[in-house]
Amino acid sequence: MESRWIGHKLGRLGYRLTPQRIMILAAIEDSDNHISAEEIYAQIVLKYPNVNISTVYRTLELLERLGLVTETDLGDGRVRYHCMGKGRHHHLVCEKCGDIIDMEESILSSLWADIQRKYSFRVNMKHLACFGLCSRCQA
Amino acid sequence: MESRWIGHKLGRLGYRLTPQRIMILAAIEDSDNHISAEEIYAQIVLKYPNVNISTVYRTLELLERLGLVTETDLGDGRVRYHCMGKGRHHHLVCEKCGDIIDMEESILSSLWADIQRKYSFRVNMKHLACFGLCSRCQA
DNA sequence: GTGTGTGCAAAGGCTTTGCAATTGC
DNA sequence: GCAATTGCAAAGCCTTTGCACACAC
Repeated sequence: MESRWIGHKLGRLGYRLTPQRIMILAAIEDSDNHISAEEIYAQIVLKYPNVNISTVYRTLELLERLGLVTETDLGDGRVRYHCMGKGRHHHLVCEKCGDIIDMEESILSSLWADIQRKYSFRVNMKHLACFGLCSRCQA
Repeated sequence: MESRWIGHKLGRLGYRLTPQRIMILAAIEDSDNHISAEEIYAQIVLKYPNVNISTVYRTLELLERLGLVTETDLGDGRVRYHCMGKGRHHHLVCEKCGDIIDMEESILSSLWADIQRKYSFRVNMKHLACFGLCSRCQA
């Protein structure tokens, strides 16, 4: 399991594997790859009513700093997270129905190359969300 | 002047041209094309200490709804605005030195076409910010 | 004159922080 | 045992809202 993997990584780096952290990791992995701090919290409180949301935020900050998880802005006013283990992928967000479609990293590579060529800028996007209309909503 | 133009547009649509709105429009246009609500506010208070930041937010919401201004997230925790009048353009944001480089719309068109082809999704991005390293910081 | 737009003050969401108590290693 | 983590409570930041007054048309 992924959580085992991240858990080991945390341990190897000298961070403690507390129950809270384990549950937070599990929540991120079980999610659809884009989960907010409050959603993680809501999920954990059910089983462990003592957790505090500040612990969730602190853990997310740690995981982000370690590169195990990345931040995402899907257009609502909150940050969302997904774990790096599953490989990079990006999102198409339908502005009408709210549907979220996964998009492969590969489709972006020629854009990154164009930008490097034209602006000498090396893009390093951990996550990209493109807004627009999904096929159904283009009617 | 652009402000004249947006002003007329507001008037034609039946919205009032108050001094506050005029100053807010001017601030957006005089800016480097990415300005936050608080920056607009700070700029206006100097000349007109009575404005309230809620007016700034309300005006920005109106302008956005009318499509005269677009919202942007440049990665800090606040929304930024720029006027549509000057044509769409996008940004490259250097994660190291914070430099912001303008990027033309045209460079993106082949990506939008690829996405349409592969996912039947019609991208409609008013603004895109790509994070990475500028030429100087790639050392 | 009339109803749109404003200032003010207060609340609202999400996130961060200080501190004492806890707990993994 | 000791430092890394946590819970709690409070604050902080950006943004929104309710309401009575003001002013653009």
